[in-house]
Amino acid sequence: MNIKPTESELEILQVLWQKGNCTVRQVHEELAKNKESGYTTTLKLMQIMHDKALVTRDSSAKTHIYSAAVSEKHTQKSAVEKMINTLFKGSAANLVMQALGHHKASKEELDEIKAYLQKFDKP
Amino acid sequence: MNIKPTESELEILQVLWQKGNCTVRQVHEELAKNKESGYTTTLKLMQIMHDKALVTRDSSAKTHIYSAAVSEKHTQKSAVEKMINTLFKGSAANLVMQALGHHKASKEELDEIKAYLQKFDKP
DNA sequence: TCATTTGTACGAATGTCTTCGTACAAATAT
DNA sequence: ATATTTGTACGAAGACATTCGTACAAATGA
Repeated sequence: MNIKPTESELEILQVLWQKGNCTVRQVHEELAKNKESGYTTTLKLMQIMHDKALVTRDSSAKTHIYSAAVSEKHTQKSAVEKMINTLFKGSAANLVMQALGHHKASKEELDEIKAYLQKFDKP
Repeated sequence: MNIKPTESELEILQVLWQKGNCTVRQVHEELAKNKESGYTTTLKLMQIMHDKALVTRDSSAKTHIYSAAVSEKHTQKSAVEKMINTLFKGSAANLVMQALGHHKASKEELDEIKAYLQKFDKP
């Protein structure tokens, strides 16, 4: 029950998460901003995602309306978990420090994180 | 110049990072603890990794000695960077909070992170 | 010496991802 | 009404990734 989206599927999910319900055309236009590819490619991918139950669709009208069937949070969680296990020896702290150390987090981001950490202090 | 290791390649790199120089046999034995697969499968993978320059090898003796050609840090960095961009809208803070919030980081881990954050305070 | 073990190389089968062409139905425009 | 546009479905090609069988060389052992 936990299908990992591929690279391309992730790009499509991004769009669906951001915009909500979409036609294939809308998703395709959005993707086209960043990369070249044919309309039928996007269509095919979304059909496959439907087979895999990564998206749902309303096919009552001629033009189908798609939406994400997996939540962004859930997908992030799975991906992070997997990465912690496969690349950071199971330590979330390792991942966090790698993320902070090399990604040049901004002052605001750091403050945000500190505030977040406070919550763990007083249980 | 930035080849992304596949899933299986990552498993092999793990072993090489942990143990340093290894024969195919050693790597295979290690992998065999966690999953079934033939010796020649591991061999083939490591040969492919050599073609891709993910590992180097000393083939002066009959039994070749392999070592990782990409560092663990560097590989982690690439993976984290990619994940931040594809799943967290470019925000390291988002990733960090996801990692802390759901992975049940221990008290020690949290302290470690706080200490780490201190370093950013006084530039 | 000759059989067995241990190693590398390589080809091929299989599966998955990505891409696109083509077919055809429905809606729209002329 | 008929030609064009807009949509879905589907097949198939090309690129990798993964797996293993087989061939053959070198070392080891009986």
